[in-house]
Amino acid sequence: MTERGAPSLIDVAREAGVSTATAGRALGGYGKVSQRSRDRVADAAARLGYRTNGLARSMITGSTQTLGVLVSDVSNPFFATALRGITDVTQPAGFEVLLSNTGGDVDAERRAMAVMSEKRVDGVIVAPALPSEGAHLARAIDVGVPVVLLDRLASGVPNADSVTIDNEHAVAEAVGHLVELGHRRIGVITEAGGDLAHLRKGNRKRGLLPSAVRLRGYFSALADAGITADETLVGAARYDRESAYDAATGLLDLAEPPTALLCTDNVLASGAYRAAQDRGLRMPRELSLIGFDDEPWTTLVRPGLTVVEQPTYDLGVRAGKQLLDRIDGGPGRARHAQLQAKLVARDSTASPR
Amino acid sequence: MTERGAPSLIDVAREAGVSTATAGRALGGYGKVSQRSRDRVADAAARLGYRTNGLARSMITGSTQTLGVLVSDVSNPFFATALRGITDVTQPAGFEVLLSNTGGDVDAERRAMAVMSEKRVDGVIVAPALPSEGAHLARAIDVGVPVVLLDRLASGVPNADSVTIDNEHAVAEAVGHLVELGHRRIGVITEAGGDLAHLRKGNRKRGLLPSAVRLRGYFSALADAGITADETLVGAARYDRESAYDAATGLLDLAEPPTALLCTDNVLASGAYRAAQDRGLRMPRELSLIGFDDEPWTTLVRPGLTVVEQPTYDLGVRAGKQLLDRIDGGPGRARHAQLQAKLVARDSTASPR
DNA sequence: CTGAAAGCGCTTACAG
DNA sequence: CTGAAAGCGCTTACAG
Repeated sequence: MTERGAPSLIDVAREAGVSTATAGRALGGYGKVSQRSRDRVADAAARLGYRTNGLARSMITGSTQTLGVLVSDVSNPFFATALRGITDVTQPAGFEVLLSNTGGDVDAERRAMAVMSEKRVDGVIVAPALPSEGAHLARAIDVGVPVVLLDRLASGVPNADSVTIDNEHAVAEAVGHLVELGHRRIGVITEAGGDLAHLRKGNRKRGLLPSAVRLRGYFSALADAGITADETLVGAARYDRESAYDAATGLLDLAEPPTALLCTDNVLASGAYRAAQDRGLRMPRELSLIGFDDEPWTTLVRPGLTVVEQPTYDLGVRAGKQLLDRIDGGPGRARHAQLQAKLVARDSTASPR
Repeated sequence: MTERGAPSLIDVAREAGVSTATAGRALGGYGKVSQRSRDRVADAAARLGYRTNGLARSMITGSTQTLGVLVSDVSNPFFATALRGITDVTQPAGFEVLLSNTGGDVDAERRAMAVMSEKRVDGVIVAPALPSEGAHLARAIDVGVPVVLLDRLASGVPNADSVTIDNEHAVAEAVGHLVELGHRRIGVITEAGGDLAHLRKGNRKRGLLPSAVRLRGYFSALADAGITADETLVGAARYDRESAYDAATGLLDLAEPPTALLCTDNVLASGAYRAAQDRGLRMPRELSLIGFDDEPWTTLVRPGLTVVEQPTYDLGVRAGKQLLDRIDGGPGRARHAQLQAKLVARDSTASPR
């Protein structure tokens, strides 16, 4: 804004010699207008350099043609790619995206939701920072703002649609691949180390971060293969490369080190990969390694990294579509879509020697 | 929206037993209100679940507290990182970001600008798709929407601020590094091959894409080193890995191949790196390679890639700050900031054997 | 097809 | 400090 006296519809109407109602109809493409009026109004608008005030329009129509997207970090390739999927499907439908970076902080997420709500977005796609905290999301739905959960579920939000990856299955495939190759001592590098105790008892799928779901999947996949899980082989790391490096090193230092390592995320994978290299371990002969997500570097390193490829872009596309559907379909039974990840075997995995 | 009868300020005022003016002042934090009124209004608002209608507020105040950001591709790590820089500095200042993906298409960019303008954003940060087309940006500035150019300039937009990288200097450093090591036949992989003829004559810095500026920088750096440029060593590629792979292969197939290769972008660098690997060339002994941008993979591959590191995150931060300054400073002489890139020498460069 | 009038939900002088 | 009234710039019944 800040523009000093931008021409309004009243100005255009006066210039065209019609009523504001007619001018509005001609410019907005609604209602009936004669060709003659339409032309005169169009001319007048062009002459004056008229731009519709979307604020005023939205206030009346009840639609802003804007969607909120809340993620923890846009610069993370995962979210950046999903975001691209979202905009690719919503922009052609006439929606713009209002982006908010929560930094993984629930309070920031709460504030962002409030802002989105005040700005009257038509719907929101959110990757909840903390699956256990869903009250603010439920509230949004209550006041009529459709919510689609992306990548992870949240508890206490029964009416939110969701689009997630079948992480349990994804990890099962990865572990299955290693078992088939003959591995029995399979380690895991995870950022859900803190949920370990929690996982042992509960079986709540709702309200778990992907990392925790993957860790649980790791245990059940081992069980399915008849392998007794050894918690010594769980390398807990924070979400950064250095920490993963240390966790991997720790496992490799074991008296009986694992012959294979599963990383539940690509940031962790890069740390583990580096740790293996620095130790002079030859992959896959001396160590098999599996990562998550098919990023460029995984094909550039030697050996190329075997990965579980998530359909990240598609995740965004599906979430966008689901939100659009919900926006014009109105409230109703929540829909939950689960996309399948795919194992891409490359040269970092082989039979143990 | 869509919410059926959300409570308005009138409802809150009635519930609190005050006028809408007082209710508005209490909730909006402007004007004078007695503590007593403030409390009653706050209670009433909480009871009713009142949410301010930002649309109505913005219409009056003339500010939406929203910034537009237009880039060609959010999923590109470069833009994703810059975007994070933008939100990190503008969100704390109370601004939200309206994101638009132009796909590098000027028409899409024009449409996006129009939408941003109708939505009355307080300002716009844009990485112009085509530096030669700036009319729509100039128009936005004319109607009072501050514009900050990101990463590249555009012609015909004299009043836009800009934050860019000093690409000329960045390339000069890279070439200088190679020359110092003793290289004389230095090839370049570029996506600005089409601008070659254009570059030979003109010297317009304005309105050139970074890739073209870098290519020009390559030529002038060679000249500075007293090396006669050999256009045979210019490998033109499209903006994808495969094309860069082919371009690099073409140069390496030359009767007199280059001993060093400069890639003006990291996507191109990954293609060239792969090409060198596939040819069995040992880096840096048989070929020196330099990339752009310091992405994770550059330290994961062996040898680690020597790169020109752009301050991408900072680019976003600076652009965000500049826009905020402009928004509360009002129009004035355009400011142009140029950030310096830095050469990070790793193991992919050495003296030619 | 057209227009006069009401109204969306706020904030802002203005007067008290 | 408080309130009645005007007004931001549109769209929407309603009547013609």
